[in-house]
Amino acid sequence: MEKFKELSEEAWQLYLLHVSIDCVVFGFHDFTLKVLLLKGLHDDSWALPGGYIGNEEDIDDSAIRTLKERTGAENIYLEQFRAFGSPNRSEHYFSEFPDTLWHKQRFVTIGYYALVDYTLVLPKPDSISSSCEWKDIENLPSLIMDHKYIIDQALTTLRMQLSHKPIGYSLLPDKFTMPELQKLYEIILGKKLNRGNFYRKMMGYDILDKLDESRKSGGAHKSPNLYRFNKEKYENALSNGLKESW
Amino acid sequence: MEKFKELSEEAWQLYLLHVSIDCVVFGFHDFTLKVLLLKGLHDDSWALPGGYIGNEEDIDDSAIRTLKERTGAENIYLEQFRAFGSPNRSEHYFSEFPDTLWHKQRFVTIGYYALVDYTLVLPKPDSISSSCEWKDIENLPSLIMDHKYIIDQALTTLRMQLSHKPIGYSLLPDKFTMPELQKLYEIILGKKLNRGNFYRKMMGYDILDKLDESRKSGGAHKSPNLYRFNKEKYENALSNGLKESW
DNA sequence: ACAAAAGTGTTTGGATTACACCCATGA
DNA sequence: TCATGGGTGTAATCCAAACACTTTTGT
Repeated sequence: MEKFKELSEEAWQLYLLHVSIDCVVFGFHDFTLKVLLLKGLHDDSWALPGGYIGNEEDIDDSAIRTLKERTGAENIYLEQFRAFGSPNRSEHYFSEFPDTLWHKQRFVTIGYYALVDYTLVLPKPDSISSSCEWKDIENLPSLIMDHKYIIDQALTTLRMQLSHKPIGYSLLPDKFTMPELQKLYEIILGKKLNRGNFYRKMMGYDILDKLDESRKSGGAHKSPNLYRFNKEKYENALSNGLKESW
Repeated sequence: MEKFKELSEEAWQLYLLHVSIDCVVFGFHDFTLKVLLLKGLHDDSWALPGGYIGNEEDIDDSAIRTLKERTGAENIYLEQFRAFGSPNRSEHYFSEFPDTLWHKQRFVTIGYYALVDYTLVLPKPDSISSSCEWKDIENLPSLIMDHKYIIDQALTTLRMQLSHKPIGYSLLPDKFTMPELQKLYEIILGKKLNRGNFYRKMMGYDILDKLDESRKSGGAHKSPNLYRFNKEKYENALSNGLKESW
């Protein structure tokens, strides 16, 4: 409570009133899609990492800034996807706070989704949160305000843009295996894909470099080959879209 | 100038500071795609119809409100597509006005695009504009601030969503001809389409009702048949997407 | 030997592309 | 009769889906 009031003072000076940003940070690990969430200091609800916009700051830069603070990572793939502006988005949420509290004002929030390499991120809570963790998209905890809705919208956008944006490139580590790539596509699209066809299709796009290494996994199996996106080819291919007709 | 100051007074009371909306209103007429623009009282630059958000108003409702004021039409197809938040979007534009002027504050604007039946719209200027007119998308006049950029972004979004949103349905009058429909698609996609294939594809979707009328055009040609979208079928078809693979 | 990974083959069906042809019709 | 619109035919091609078979390889 005191923490909020303390931050409120300077927020009124530093930031644009009525505009906030929220980031849906996607990561891929252990064959599941994850979202970075913050847990409040006082309650058990979770929230999206977000922030406010400096008086002279570009909104994209504001998103980049929070991303960097929360993940430690730079050059994160970031895409604005939607503004959320219901007048009662935060209703009840700050009811026990004074009306002069910054956070209690009405905010139109601009939603960004970010795609990060899970292995390069070190989650860090912000000053009003007790922890910052990856949460499985299939098993989200209870979220504040309309944050669940914002995540759903981000996921829908992600699905629609899978063939038009460098999504695989941004979510996977530098080196990855074909089964990992396929699982990522299956999770985003929400359905199983045929292995052989997926392999052929991906190779047909000519956007992957096959490496001379393989990953020693623990199991009693053949160790899978490692691949890497060929950045130039990938981006060139995406500029035309990986498919589509008309 | 006085007009601005007069409006400014009440704006500070009625609206959310720092958030505005701008609408890119598309219409289709004479085989060309058009955008509804407003001309300022004092200069020769044109602007998108837009407005501010009431203290207790939903952002979508704010867009609906301006649309209705500018076009007289209701139930307009509306889609939010992007927020624009560069800190210097309006730089220089209000430089000769006092700093307390509402319009001179920094605004993050939320872009909407609207699709209207050209024949049902009666353009009406707002209180700070001298006129409100349809302008050909291929031949836009000089625009204020970043409004040209906003239109370009709206058009890009429109193109991407052609197969997923009821775009033809919203842009054409109730009754239309096959060549009109094809031209609309060609303009949005920016390329020629094969006539026979287009005809078959459209009819194959089973979303058009063929009418027993034809349009008497002036020329020495066969008068084209009229068609109408079958609303139920169209929306049902779009919910699955008119194509796509994966 | 077993299980996962890699790579390829094949068949089927559908959709797209690109033409081309014929008919209708209004001035 | 000419230009446009309406409607269909067709062959080439490409792609996706589904399935199956083989080989490789780490334990």
